[in-house]
Amino acid sequence: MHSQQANGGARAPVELRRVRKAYEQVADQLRDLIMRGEVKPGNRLPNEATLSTQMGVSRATIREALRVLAAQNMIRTTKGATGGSFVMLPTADHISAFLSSNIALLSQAESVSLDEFLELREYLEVPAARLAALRHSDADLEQIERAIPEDTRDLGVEDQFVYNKGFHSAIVEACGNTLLLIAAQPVFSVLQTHLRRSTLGRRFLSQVVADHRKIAAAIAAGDPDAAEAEMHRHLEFLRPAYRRAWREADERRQAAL
Amino acid sequence: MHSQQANGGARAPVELRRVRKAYEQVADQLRDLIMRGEVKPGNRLPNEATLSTQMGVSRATIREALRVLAAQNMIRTTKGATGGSFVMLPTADHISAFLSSNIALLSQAESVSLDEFLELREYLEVPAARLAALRHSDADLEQIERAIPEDTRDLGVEDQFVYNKGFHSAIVEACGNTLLLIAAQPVFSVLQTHLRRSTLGRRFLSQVVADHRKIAAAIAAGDPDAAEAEMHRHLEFLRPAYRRAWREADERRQAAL
DNA sequence: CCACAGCTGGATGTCAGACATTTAGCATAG
DNA sequence: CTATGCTAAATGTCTGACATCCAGCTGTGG
Repeated sequence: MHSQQANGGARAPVELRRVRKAYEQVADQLRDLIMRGEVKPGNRLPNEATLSTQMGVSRATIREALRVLAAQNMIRTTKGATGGSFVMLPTADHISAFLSSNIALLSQAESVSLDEFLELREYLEVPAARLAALRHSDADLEQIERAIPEDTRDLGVEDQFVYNKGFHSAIVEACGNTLLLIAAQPVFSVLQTHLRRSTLGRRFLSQVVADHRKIAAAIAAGDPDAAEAEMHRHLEFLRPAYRRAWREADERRQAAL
Repeated sequence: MHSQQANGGARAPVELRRVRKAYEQVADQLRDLIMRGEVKPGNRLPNEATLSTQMGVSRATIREALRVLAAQNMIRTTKGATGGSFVMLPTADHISAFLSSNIALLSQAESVSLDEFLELREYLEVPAARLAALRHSDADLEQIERAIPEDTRDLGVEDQFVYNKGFHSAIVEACGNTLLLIAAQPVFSVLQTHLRRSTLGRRFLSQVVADHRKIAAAIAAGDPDAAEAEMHRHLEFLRPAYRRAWREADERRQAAL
C-alpha cells in the first residue's frame, strides 16, 4: 500500500520519491487544471464534498489544498448558497503585494543589499518615466497631478508618504506596461518602508516635491528624454537619504539583539 | 461572543468589517510575527496543538493557516520528532517560480501582451549583460560557458530549450543583483514556454548560439558596452520568432474553444 | 566496547462526522 | 407589491481519533 515500504533489505539503488503529502498532490492537480486552462477564470471548482469523494481524500485535506491555491492567488473562496471556489485571475496588485512581503523578508535578512534595490529601481523607473511621456492617457495625467501636493508646509510625515507612493505608482501605471508595474511596485514599496521610519528634513521633502513637479511636467509635455533625465536625477538625489535610512534600520536591528 | 451580532434593529450607519475567517486571522498574526522579526529564519513555531490552545481555535484551523504561510514561502513544515513549522527565508527561486505561474496566468488570459514581455525583458537583460561584464566571478564565467553547446547540429528541441534557459539564467546570475534575477527569470521563463511549442528552423537555432557566443565573449572580456550591445542585438533578433510563437499560441487557444 | 535492532515519544498527516454560519432564492403572508 | 421568513447549498469550524514519520534512547548480542 505504501510506496516507501519494506524492500526486504535489498537496498536497491532505485531512486524512490518521497511521499508527497496528500494536500500537495491535490493542490498540484487543481493547479494543473487551472494552468492548462481547463477551468477558466470565473469558473467554479466542484464543491469540497465532491472533490473529496472524487479524489478519495477527506474534506480536511481538500481544504488545505484550497488554502494553498488561494494563497497563490489562483482561486477565491466564498460562502453561501452560490459560494464555492472560483478560479481567479491574479491582479497586478496581488502579485505586487506578494512580492513586497517576500522581498522585504529577503532584505531584512540582509541577503539583498540597498545597492541592489537602487540599481533595479533605476532600471525600472527611468524607462517607466520615458514610456509614460510617450503613452500616457488623460486619466493617467490626472492621477499624476493628484499625487503632487499643492503645498508641502502643512504635510505630516504620513501624508508625505502617501503622496510619494501615489506619485510613483501613477508613473509606472501610466507607462502602460503591467509587467513593469508588477516589478517596480515592490521595489519602491520596500525602499519606502525603510525611509518611512527615518527622519527627513523640510528641505529634503520640498525638494522631492519639486522634482516630482518637473517629472510630471516632462511627462505631460510628452517629452520622453526630459522625463527620463528628470527621473534619473531624482533617483540620484534620493540615494543618500536611502543610504542613511538603511543604516538607521541596520542599527535598530543591531539594538534589538 | 460574535462581533457582528444583533444591534437591536437600530441599523446604525456604522461601518462594520466583514468577519475575517479564523484561519486568515491566525495566518495574519503569524505572518506579523515573522515580518517583525520576532521569530527569525530557522526558528520553529510552537507546535500545532500549542498554537491551537493559545489562539483558541481548533487544530484544523491552525493547519489551514499554516498551509497559507507555507504557500507564501514563509514557513516550511516537516514531520517527525524534530519536525514542526520552521520560519524560512524565501529564495530567489521560490519567488521566481511563484511569479512565473502568476504571470503565465495573466498572459494566458491575454491581459498582458507580448510587447510588454519583450519590453521588460529588454530593460532587465540588457543591463544584466552590462553588469555581468563588470562584475562576473570566475564561477559565473564557467557557468556561462557551460550553457553554450559545442555543436548545434545534434541537439533536439528539448536540449536547445535547456541550453537557452541555462544561458540566460547564467547571465542574470552573473550580474550579481538578486532582485534583478528574481524579476528577469519569470519574464524569460514565460516567453520561453511559448517558444517551446513553436517550430524553429536550424538556421534560427544556430544563430541563437552564435549570438550567445558573442555575448559570452564580451562578458568574459569585461567589456560592458559590447555586452550590452550584443544582448540588445540578440533580443532584437529574437523578436520576430516570439511574435510568431505568440500568434501560434493564440491560434491554439482559439481552436480549443 | 560497539553495532544494530527495536522501542518510544513527539510531532505532523489524514480521516470521519457533526454542527455553525452565510447566502441566494423561493414561498408566503400582509 | 413588499417584506418576512424558510430552506437548500455551500463553506467555516470543532472534536477526537488514528496513521505516519523520525530522532534519539535503549538494551542486547557479538
